[in-house]
Amino acid sequence: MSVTYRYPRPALAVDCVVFGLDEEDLKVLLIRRGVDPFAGRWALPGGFVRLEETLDEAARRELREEAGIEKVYLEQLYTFGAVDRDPRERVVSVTYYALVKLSEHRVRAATDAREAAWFAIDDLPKLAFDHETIVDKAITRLRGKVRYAPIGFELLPKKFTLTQLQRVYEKVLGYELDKRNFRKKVAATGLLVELDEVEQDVAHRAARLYTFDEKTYRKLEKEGFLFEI
Amino acid sequence: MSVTYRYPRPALAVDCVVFGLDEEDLKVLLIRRGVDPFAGRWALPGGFVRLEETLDEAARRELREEAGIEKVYLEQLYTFGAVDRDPRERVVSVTYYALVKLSEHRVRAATDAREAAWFAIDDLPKLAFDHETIVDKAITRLRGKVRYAPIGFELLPKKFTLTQLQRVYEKVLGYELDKRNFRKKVAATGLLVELDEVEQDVAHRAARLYTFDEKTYRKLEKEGFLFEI
DNA sequence: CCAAAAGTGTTGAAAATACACCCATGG
DNA sequence: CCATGGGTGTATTTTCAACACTTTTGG
Repeated sequence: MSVTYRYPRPALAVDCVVFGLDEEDLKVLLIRRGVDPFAGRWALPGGFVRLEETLDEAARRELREEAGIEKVYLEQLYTFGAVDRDPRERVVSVTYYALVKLSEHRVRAATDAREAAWFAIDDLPKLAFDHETIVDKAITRLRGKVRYAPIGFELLPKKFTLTQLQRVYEKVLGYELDKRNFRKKVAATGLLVELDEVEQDVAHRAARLYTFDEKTYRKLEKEGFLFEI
Repeated sequence: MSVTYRYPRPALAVDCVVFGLDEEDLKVLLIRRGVDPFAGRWALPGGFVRLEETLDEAARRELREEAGIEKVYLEQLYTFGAVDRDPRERVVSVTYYALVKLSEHRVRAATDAREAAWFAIDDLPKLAFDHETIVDKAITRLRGKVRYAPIGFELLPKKFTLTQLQRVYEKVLGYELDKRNFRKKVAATGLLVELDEVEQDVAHRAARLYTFDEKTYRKLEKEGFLFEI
């Protein structure tokens, strides 16, 4: 038995709020629970932490197992520890939020038989446990962080148009932006690379494609540079 | 036995980075460990989470038990879960940071026999476990948050002078501010109440005392107001 | 040639910064 | 009367916000 602590311990879980942006909305990935408690309810993907894995690894493993998602932007959100948040017993949950490139992923519904689906953030069903609180916190965090860290790109394909990028900000922030001012601002960061390519198969003038200069950003970041939109 | 999870669980701890500001510097409260591992090393106050208490309650309990500190500003920081962060066994730590009014508290060294002391943040001893990483993260968070949330006040007595408040910002941020511009900004928030009192017992012109209008702030906060310095 | 979205500059207002001297008090 | 910190205003620069038309392309 443990040398550190001989008393009963809370169970330790991870839960993930996975964001994706499609043609309509900012969405969250939910899994339908098969078993009690809350059987039939939608819930965040998640599960228990194993002794031999870090918290980040546990979160990534659950995303892989429950939603077939790999290589996403993942960041720890908050740890929820209300005594009665799980009716069965004490469970503390370390939560994460993830940003996925829906266009590239087309996340397959869980590998096992469970049902998975995307829900617009302002049209969520009733969720299991305290998962609504968790989603709220994730949205708040995402809205705050998108302003001063270059994470909006994580919701887009590698090559994107400025209009697509603007849409990301508008959907995340929940209000509209001025096109010219937006373009001035992103240009001012100096971190967008204009490609020699344009959109394909659009029924109007094709927009130029851009990509985010991650390498340069990493360098500037170390020198205290702040990305701001 | 548990219905949720029959496998071995990590132990769950809380650790707190307690900040205080004295006449010289921004300081962190440390406790000297009496037992192995890291016996004799300085460490953050903390301990294991009990089944019947929330994480916040566990953090407050540890502050009370180990440092005699009560009623402080407390905020969750991050949860650390590296597999080998404790050499004994797997321990996941939910960390917090706290801001105390040193002038009022005069925190007594632990209630039990353990030694407690304040260290300037840029003159810390070698710490136990991964506690240096935790302190770094707490300083980064505090520097970020002090700019857009009214937490600087938590390091000062209820009544304070504008020069004291400026010192808080300078010590936390690590650089100097312009006196006139600083005063303009805090006045612009409309959240400082000028009192009919001045400093006592100073060997020069006594400065006016102010207090932070917390009630009004709470109201404005709900309407989306942002406190910015 | 029409529909649809791409792309592009200027102006005025507001906010941020830089900067230096006189005042009140206690010793 | 002097040492110490308290207190105050203005000018300049920078940043932000508002705003509308022309261009390109596919159908």
